[in-house]
Amino acid sequence: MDLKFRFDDPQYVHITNPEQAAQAVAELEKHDMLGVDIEGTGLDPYVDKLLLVQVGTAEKSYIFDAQRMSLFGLEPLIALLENPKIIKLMHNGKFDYGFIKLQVGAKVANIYDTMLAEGILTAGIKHLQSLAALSEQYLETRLNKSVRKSFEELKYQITEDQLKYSALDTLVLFPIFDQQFKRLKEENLVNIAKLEFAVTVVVAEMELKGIYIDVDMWRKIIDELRKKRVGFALQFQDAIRPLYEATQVDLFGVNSEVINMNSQPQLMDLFNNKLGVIVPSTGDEILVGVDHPVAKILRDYRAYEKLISAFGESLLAKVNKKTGRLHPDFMQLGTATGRFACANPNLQQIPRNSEEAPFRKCFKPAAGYKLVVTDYSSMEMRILASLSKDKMLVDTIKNGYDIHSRTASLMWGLEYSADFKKKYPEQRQAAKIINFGLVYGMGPGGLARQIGKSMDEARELMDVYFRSYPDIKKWLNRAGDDAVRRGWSVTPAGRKRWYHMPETTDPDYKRKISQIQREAKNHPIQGTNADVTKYALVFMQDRLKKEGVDGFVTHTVHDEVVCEVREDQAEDWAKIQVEEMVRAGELIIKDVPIASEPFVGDVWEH
DNA sequence: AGAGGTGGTG
DNA sequence: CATGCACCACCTCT
Repeated sequence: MDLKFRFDDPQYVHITNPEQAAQAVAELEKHDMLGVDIEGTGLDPYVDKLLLVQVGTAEKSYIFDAQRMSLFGLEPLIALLENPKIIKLMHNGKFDYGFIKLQVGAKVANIYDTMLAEGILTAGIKHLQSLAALSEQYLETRLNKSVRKSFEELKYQITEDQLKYSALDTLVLFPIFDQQFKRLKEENLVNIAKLEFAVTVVVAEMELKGIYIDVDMWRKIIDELRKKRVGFALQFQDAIRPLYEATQVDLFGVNSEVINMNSQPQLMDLFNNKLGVIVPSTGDEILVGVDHPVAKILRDYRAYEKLISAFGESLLAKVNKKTGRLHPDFMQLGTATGRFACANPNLQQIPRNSEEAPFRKCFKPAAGYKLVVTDYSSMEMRILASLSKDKMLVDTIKNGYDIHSRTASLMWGLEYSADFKKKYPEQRQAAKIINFGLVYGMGPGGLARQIGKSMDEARELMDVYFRSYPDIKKWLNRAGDDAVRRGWSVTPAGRKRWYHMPETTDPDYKRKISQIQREAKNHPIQGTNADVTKYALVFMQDRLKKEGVDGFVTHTVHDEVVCEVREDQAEDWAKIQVEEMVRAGELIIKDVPIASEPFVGDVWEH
């Protein structure tokens, strides 16, 4: 590897006043590609302090010192970072984007992100992708990570070691880029990479904007759930107390708990040794079939315990002190298929509104704004139709039929009608289970378990299904076989997923191949859904700007996008939001129409 | 600290 | 409940 810098002696310029800054920018402006990185005292751009902004060429890093001079509003630097003609090499640019936007006042434009590029190149077989790991992998050299830690306690002057470390963070990006970009071209992944680089700006803005949560309303819901939980807990302990030898009474003569209801081993002992009900596990699917009052009480307790523990006070602790809003971490390549993953908190797993736990009603717009929510309808079935080009499924969707009803109608020769769901609810339900199961690569065994019938009956049912949709069967089998033969699968938009192929001598060979086949049946479907939603996010961001709308993308859940838009503009914007969702879908899916429904209101629902 | 079980979402 | 995809959070136990 022929490097343009030395790991032990990187070239850098420490910039501590505006004159030096202007001079540095004049030099940097001559290049069409720059490395950009920041150092700060922590991870939160709202509360932690920006210390350094490094902007570098392939040979030299220019380090703007935010402690020695104010970087906020520094015009030459802002113009440089916002210059759309200069490619900014960044590693997890979303993070730096936030600090730079809030504490420099610049919106970094034209990003190439080495972390995202690596995620695209290793989807499904992901390994470490920190900058240090990439540096080792591509440059066979180690970055000294210990220096980064030292920024957290930074009080006075930056040391020479810290400056060298900071300089290397922009220098290493160039040779990594060279090798990554070559591979992106070889794998035909340049378009997907461009998509991800555009998306990362939307995500950065989305995270900065955050989402408002009505804390008081949330607490009221939890309190009600707690009351109900304690009732079931007491019932449970009283019911099982006679079964245990030592009567647990505490110092005050109050009956205490007999067993820990959250303990799997203790519950297994209770059922198998005390109650005489043999269960393989204590999951709900098993308990629902156990004819014993204790099982029923446990199920009720579990439902409340789940909501309280997973969505209770812990979520409120994540409200940002500065903004009063939630700023979750959206990981745009957090999954093997291209979907987002979300954490801290995971707003993609907030329970759907129910009578007892209307959690989503707590997510509201700011005063004077509305939430505009759009989601794709039956997206995965539309994608399956488009991929398989199955005549009947395409026909079903083109005619706007209810997909599960039409499927049942075809399977059993029942006449399709608008009120089919009312007339043949069981048939429709069975068809729905197959439709959903198929996009997950389900087989007869899985279907039998789902509908509680025998393996033979399930196999017969799938035969009947595939007689109506023969090309779906062909497509699914081919998707699985292609992946096993090639070691990867791909979406129409070009997103790839790789698979670890087992050795033929592997004792689990058959099981692992089946696993790959299922994953490969699902990947083009789920991945296309992700591709489409990501295009929609980019289109929406563009339109918000172009139309001068006072609004923001604030949330996305796989096939759904939420915007927060000024009240008087919300209805007009909702039409545009649908338009962009559909346009994104039609860009990739040509054989069937795309549909998206808007909801405008004061709570998160659709 | 990490694994396994359980269960919330699409 | 190994035999349906993709996740994350919380709990208990080792």
